[in-house]
Amino acid sequence: MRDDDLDAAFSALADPARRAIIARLSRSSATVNELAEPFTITKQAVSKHIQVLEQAGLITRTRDGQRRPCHLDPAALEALTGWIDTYRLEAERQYRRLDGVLATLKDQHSKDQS
Amino acid sequence: MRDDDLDAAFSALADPARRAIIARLSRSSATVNELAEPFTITKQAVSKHIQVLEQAGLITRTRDGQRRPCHLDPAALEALTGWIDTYRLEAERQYRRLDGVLATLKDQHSKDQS
DNA sequence: CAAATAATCAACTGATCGGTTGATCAACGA
DNA sequence: TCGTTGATCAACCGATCAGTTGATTATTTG
Repeated sequence: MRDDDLDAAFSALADPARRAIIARLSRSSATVNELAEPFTITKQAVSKHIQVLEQAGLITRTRDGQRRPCHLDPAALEALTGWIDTYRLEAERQYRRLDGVLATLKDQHSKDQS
Repeated sequence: MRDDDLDAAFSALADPARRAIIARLSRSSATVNELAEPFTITKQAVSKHIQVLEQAGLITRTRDGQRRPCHLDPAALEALTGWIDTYRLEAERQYRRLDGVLATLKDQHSKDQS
């Protein structure tokens, strides 16, 4: 995944309205009007949010007459968790290693005292 | 996890410099100067990035004389993957359900034809 | 064809963001 | 004690962003 893609994806998620749209779409696909319904902001604003999500690759859109249903893309979400997990796991590995070193030092200390 | 926390965390990750800092810290803790070294931007700019990451709860800072080492917090990263996975898994469930419906319809069709 | 509906485009505003320069603070070391 | 170093604060600039209003493009339906 390129840097620009990660920029787009994470900044797309950095907005409560867009996360709410993600949450809604996880249950089923929906149109702009359906997605806009629970919000107080204008339909145009929601349309912009949807374009941001689409540009980020988090959702896809199809054609159904004059409607443009939105669909959540689980694979895109998985790519993000993949990126995060890379560094989370590495950090956890490092902490375990450090714990090991500390335990060894403590052990040495006990021996020195005995 | 509150909405504001998710805002802060995801927008913190929506910047390549901050992601590079995350990547660096996953290998070991480091000071501002160490983190700034590979960048062309000023140390002040890096300091701001670090404050953003700290505010978002993704990293913590300790005191070591005049140094302020940064440490990556794996738990914060896990909270983010947790949020994402909630909706990814729900979406995948929905798609499987839909596949089931389509398979049933196709099956009905075959029966009708026989 | 005309009215209505789904969605977008265009232009504008206020706020936030990433970055800079210059000054300041606090801890260290000769 | 004084110069140096690690780090931050403050003020500013240009760009981007979320939201608005108003007009426009397609598609459906009477």
